Amino acid sequence: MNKKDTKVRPSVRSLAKTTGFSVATISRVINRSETVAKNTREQVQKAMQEAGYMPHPAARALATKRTKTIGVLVPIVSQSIFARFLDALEVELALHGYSLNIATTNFDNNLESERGKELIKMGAEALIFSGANQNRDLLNLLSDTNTPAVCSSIHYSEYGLPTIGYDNKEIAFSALKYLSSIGHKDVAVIHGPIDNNDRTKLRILGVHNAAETFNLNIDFYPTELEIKGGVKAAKQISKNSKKITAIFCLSDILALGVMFESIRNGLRIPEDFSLMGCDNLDWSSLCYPTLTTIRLPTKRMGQKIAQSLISKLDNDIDIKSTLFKAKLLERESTARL
Amino acid sequence: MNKKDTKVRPSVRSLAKTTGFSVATISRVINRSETVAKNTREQVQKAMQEAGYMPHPAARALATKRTKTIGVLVPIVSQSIFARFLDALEVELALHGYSLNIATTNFDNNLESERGKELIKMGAEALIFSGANQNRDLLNLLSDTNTPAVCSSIHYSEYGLPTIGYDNKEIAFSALKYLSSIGHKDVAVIHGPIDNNDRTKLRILGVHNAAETFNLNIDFYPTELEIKGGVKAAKQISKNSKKITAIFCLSDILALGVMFESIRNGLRIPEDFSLMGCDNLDWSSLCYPTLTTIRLPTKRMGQKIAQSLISKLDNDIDIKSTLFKAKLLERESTARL
DNA sequence: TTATATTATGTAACCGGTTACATAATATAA
DNA sequence: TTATATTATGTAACCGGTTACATAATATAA
Repeated sequence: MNKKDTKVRPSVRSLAKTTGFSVATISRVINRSETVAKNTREQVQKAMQEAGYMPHPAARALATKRTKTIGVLVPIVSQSIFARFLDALEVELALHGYSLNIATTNFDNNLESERGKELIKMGAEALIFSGANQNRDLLNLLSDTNTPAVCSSIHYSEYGLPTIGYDNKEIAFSALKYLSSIGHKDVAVIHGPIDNNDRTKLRILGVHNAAETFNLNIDFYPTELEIKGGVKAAKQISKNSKKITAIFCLSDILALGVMFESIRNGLRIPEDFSLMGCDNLDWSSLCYPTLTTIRLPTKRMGQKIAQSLISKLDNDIDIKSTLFKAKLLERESTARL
Repeated sequence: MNKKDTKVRPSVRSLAKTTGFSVATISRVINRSETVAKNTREQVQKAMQEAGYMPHPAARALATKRTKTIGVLVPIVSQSIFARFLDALEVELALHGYSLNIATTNFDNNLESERGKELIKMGAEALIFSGANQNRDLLNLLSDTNTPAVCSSIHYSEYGLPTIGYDNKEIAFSALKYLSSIGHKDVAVIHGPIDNNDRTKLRILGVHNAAETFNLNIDFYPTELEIKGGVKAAKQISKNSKKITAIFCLSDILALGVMFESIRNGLRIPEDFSLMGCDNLDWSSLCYPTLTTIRLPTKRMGQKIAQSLISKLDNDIDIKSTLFKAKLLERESTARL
């Protein structure tokens, strides 16, 4: 239907005919087999060059049972934290001759199942998830089809799939520990939706733990995981009469909303309240005031995930769950009370 | 190497054996052919269900010469404007059963060629570019392999490939026309690298045109296309003694940098200078002051590109270049002089 | 010089789908 | 009732690679 075959696409057989060698020899040249005479190799390469030969990917995939494609499922591409992750993945996979198939799930578990299934149907040899709460049927599909998978941005020692990421509970805990250490007791915590988002759930758990340990008063402000959500939450906080000395946003983008809203209202950070985020997005060291936040090694995580999956696929080396350490970056937006 | 075949993967032949029908009938059921008896269809579907059958993508691709995969080349994923575009593409393609293969080019033409070639090698049936200045060899490859392609974010009536995007020259022109109309004569223009970026080049051309038409004094500040670049440029501008009443950033992210730097230095926008961006990123209606900018219909463009390519691949309908209108959004960051 | 090892190459089956063409069974028309 | 059209299904070739196994040619050892 689509490709008008004015020229017939060159194949191993047509090359065999023009060079006088067999298809096996052509294939050996393609795959850089050692056992081809130099002279033969050169003739074949010349013929391939002239014909503009390109191995047919589907034929090769069918014969070798390899597609060299890895699927990744993210809630949405256009949110810095995921985009940054995708960039890291793509670069690392490309380095090893793998290509990246992306599907978005819009933070919806059922959609994750559906799109994950499609990725496998399209030939993905392995899958990368955001978080670790896959539907049962998706997990079954993975084991039925023997498809390796990794959960990113999260870390469990026990989970059906390997997890390569951070300790989200600890991250939130450490943030509040820090705020407590500089004298804050009354903290507003702004966070995105909890549904289908185990990372947020864990961070909130960390908040609860810290509240207990350090004797803090926490008010939770759930909102959309967007800058707009941060703005809205900031409005609500200022409407509430309850006194608060610090705001901790479970994601930097929420903090950006808080910043914008505060500047608009003439509030000063950290004079009027301390503000802290999590993620260390690229603007967070550039805004005014620079944002105290927690750096997540997204790039290294992406590289590690790509490498693990490639080792698994190419050399059947089992994937080890890995915990990456996050780092608190103290900047201008927080101050001792 | 990778998949342990403890269970053999079910195939049309194994299903043929278990159901007693022929492979042709199995295939007809898979492809929802009309000419299968209801009873037969049900038996086969039941068998497929039980076996957990999934058509082998490579085998199917080899037989039909369709991979249902489209490749897209963007400079970088983690920059809002590209990420937004990818989201739109992905959603639209998924709707039609296509999947999206992403490769990044880091604003490098040669890398674009290389990665584009790889995408085709991996089976992409069509390619989507950012901008319209592909290397000769890539264009040759496209025509040799009869691969449809579209250039995005740009519009030319004459170009080897169809272009679906905006009139970047007009966009910049209209921005300065607006600034001129509210009394500004001395304008700093901040922009990212010109190399390999025809969209930026065109915008700068629009700036020149406007300067001439409206008799403006323009100072150009080239910088990195990042928030940091905006910060740096803002520093340079303030260091320069030359008076300026407005700053026009060719991309919103540069304007964000300018904003941060201005707030830091106690400058007020638009009292001290007017600030204008281009892109209408999601924070630009939320920041303080809200940013006057130009809205690019990235989402609609992405949808249109996806649809055009699908029509081409599925029904051989030629792709028409399309011009999308941008819209100037007047907000708080600009004021009459 | 003859037997054996090594190197280079070829033959043909296979991967798992799709589909043109053939054919049997049934429905409809004459 | 017989001829023809329609419906349902099957056979086998094909898509374009890879690779186990066979074999011919040459190098090395005895």
